[in-house]
Amino acid sequence: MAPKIKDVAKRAGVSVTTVSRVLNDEKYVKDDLKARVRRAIDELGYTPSHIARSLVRKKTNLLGVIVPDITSSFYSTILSNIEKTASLNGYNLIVCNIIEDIDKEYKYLQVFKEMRVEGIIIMHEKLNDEIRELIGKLDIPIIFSSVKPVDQSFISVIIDDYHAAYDATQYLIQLGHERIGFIGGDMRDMTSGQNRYVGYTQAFQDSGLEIEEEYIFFGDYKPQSGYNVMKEMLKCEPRPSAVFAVSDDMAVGAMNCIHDHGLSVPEDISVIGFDGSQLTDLVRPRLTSMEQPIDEMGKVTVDTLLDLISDEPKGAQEDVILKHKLVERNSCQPYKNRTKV
Amino acid sequence: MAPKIKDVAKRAGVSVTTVSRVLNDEKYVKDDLKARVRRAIDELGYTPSHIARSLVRKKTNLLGVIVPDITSSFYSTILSNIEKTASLNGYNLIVCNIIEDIDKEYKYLQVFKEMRVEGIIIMHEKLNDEIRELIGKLDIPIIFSSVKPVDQSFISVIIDDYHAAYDATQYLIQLGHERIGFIGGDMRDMTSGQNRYVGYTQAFQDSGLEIEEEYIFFGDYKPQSGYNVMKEMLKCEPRPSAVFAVSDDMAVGAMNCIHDHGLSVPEDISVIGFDGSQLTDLVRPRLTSMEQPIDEMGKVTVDTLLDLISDEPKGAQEDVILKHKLVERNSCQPYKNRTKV
DNA sequence: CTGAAAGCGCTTACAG
DNA sequence: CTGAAAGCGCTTACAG
Repeated sequence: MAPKIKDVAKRAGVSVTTVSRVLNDEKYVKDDLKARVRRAIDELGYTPSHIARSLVRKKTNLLGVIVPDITSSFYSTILSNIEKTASLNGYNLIVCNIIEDIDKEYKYLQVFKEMRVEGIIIMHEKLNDEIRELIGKLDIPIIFSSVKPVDQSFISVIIDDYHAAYDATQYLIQLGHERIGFIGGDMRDMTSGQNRYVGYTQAFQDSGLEIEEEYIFFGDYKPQSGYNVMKEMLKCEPRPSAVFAVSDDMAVGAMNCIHDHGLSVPEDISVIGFDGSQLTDLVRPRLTSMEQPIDEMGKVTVDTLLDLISDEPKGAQEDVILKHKLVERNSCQPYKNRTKV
Repeated sequence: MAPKIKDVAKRAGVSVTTVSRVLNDEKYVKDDLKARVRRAIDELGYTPSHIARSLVRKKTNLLGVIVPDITSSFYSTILSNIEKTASLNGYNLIVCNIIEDIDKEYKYLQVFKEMRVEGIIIMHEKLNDEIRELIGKLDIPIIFSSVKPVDQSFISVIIDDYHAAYDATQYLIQLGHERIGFIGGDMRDMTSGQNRYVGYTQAFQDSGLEIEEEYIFFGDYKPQSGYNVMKEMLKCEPRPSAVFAVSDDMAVGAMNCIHDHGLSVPEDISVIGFDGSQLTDLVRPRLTSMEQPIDEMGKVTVDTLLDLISDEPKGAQEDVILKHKLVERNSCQPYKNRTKV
């Protein structure tokens, strides 16, 4: 068995209280005793039990994180920054990866409670009633990152989806496009899907353009759905001259579909994505995207949550809105420069 | 404060022992008592403390995982499967994301020990002496996943890198290529970099071909390094007609570099990757790759580790070698079909 | 079938 | 400056 504090005390010839004191770096321990304890610790290879400590201190330094899909470049980047910031603040992460399996989320929320995590970060885009209820009575600070439930009762770190989508659409309109396809996300549960859709339509109205229902589609944020939906869109007559997808993954799927049909981006169809994931630089042409401050988002999420956890929170109990930014790469071009087909 | 077992006992009018018994689903509790306890639990919203349980049971159901970069499609896919398998077996994950910061690994290993995780999974490609020593005296079952340290002392779940690289190179040779560029990985610490390099050179020798040193480069497995290295390779006269990169990420970087120089894959240069990450299907042309069984790898890693942890391990204490598989997509073509430049 | 008591490995008043 | 004792929230022999 691993040595315990008692073993250290015995070996150093002091009380466990004293060992505990040098462990916790308290003053009021004579130097020679301190040295003896330190030596005993080294010789025994003693490491204090976080379990026992947590029990008495009533503090676990644990954060629970729920990710919809760790494999997604967008979420994994946020997670990476969450981990980094948490680690910097002495917190460790219990990570739950939902993959379609919403029951798992419920189960993990229970686990989080059992483990007495000090705070919970949720990035999932779906939320059923059962989970909503559980979250409500969990009595653990919860924060949503990059997503916002339609309920007003939870705090989110998020961008202004409406304006981001509005700006992305305006960008395409400014380039001279009038037939702009839209690949949206889920319209239930989370506000992002709705707000981005409204941003798209509002930009059309403000520009005096007609909204063509046949150019509007919805996917699930993943590449394959962008591909499938684009396939349908290409059947339209005339086909759109530009496409706005509300995730980079779907935008890449759309680009690939366009490519596989013998057409070119941006010569035949301009494509703009959303998120600012690593993919934007890995595909050709590079993908122009309405970017979220992904790195900052992970950091701010943890900072805000830690504030919520602390005894006297400084921040107001409200959403944190981060700035979006359009990053131009090579997937969009003015309508006029379009090559004849 | 959250209710404790004592509160439940009081409310149900029984002893804490009895509550504990129904919590742990033991027999020997009369139905009516059981019902009373259940009700009290519901009414109080009681959730047992995993901390307290761990302390007395001497079992944490925790696994520590060290990932070099959660953001990489390859590692995040393995991690996703690790999480899935662990969860299925009632284990939770503490995740550490190293990013260049090797000190963090040392620190986390300490944390893992403090938290009394039952097992550790390491996917990092580097290992300094300090960490090696710490690992040696940690007294916690450790398993390496997808990487294998040069020391023989640790167990790995891995493919046969030598043969995989050999087969990949042979594939190119069979297609008629003779000038095959190589983008390798780190040759220190881990065996993968070395074995893949040797597989490449051996395939040349067995085919009676000359190895051209100027076509051999090394990167760090990430896209950017593939890009940079390819840039150098394109300066060779004559330039290679095919390239083998030992990671899909580097292969994609190389493809992008080729594209940015006005050349085409596979018409001008064939490219084959390694890993079988999601990227292979997201780029155009789709990337042919020597694939590792990524999904299986995560599962097998956890299964093997759990066996190691158990009281009577069934498996032998040795590496688990998984099968590699060449998956042809569209990034390679026979040398003869090459279009004239 | 049920409960009182000891103990898991620590920290923290309290006393000296 | 140092130590004996209580207690964190559970489980598990042990006795009945």
